[in-house]
Amino acid sequence: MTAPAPRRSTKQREAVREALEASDEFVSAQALHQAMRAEGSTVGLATVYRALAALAEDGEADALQSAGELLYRACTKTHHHHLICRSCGRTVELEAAAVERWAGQVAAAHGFIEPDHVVDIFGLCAECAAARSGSAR
Amino acid sequence: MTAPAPRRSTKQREAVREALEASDEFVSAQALHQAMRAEGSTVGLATVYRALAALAEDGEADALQSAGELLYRACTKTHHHHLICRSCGRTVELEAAAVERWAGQVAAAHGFIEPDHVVDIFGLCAECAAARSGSAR
DNA sequence: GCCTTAGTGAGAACGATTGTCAATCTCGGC
DNA sequence: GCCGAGATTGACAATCGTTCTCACTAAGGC
Repeated sequence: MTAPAPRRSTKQREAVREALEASDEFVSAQALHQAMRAEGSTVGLATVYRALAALAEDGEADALQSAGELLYRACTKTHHHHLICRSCGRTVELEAAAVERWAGQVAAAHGFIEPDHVVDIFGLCAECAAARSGSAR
Repeated sequence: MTAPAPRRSTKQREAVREALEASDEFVSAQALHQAMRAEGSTVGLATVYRALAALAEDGEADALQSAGELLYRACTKTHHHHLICRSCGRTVELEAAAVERWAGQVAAAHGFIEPDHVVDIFGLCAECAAARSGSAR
């Protein structure tokens, strides 16, 4: 496990990382690919998928599934959760030691080991809420 | 909103509900369809998808995405979370008022409204843990 | 500079899900 | 109980995101 996974640094992978970091929201592989193409890059879609998977594996990006799509975002490497606007995608990183503890305790109480957890909060950010009540209903 | 959604009760929908309740783990639509076929039912795959979507919408089933698949499970209608064995799929329903509160507070603190959240814990249940350390490497 | 081999790009392949449409069945009225 | 309108069904095609394949390119060690 944790194989030595030789990983060469290539222009494409760098480009993907940059493109990802340029966005502060979760983006799909497809969207990222389109954006990169639009900027003149010639990367292939498959490469974007591979690069994103590699980044996620290395802990340099967080992945989440939404509406059947895989979304990625460049995140801090420390463990955290997300508060995501379901309208504009704006994302806030959250620390939640209390929730970590709770998850560990609950898992242990039921005899589960190696607990892992998914904790994400979706909502409507202040701006989107205002925009909606403006053009209401 | 919450349209009166006329919903007729049909044999197929009942059958899907029963098949779903017969399993206490999360199952994919495909697996459920296969199981029903194996039991002699003639339901179509599309019908299973539609029935599951309807059940989920009515709050009679919980849906979660895992490994790119949509999984369903018959659950209590009250809001709850899950503790899921990543090996055998055994599922425990959890109540977590504290987490609900936390989610609401965090969302509000960042100006988000209509908070919704995804909180699931994955782990290895006692039996699977034992089985693994038994056949351990 | 040369060689080995991981990485790349284009497109095909794949698998889960959704749409289409004629046939069927439910439900409310008679 | 019978009828008709319209929701639901089942088989299949279509769609869409993701992964695979394979010939080619280029990174990194010598």
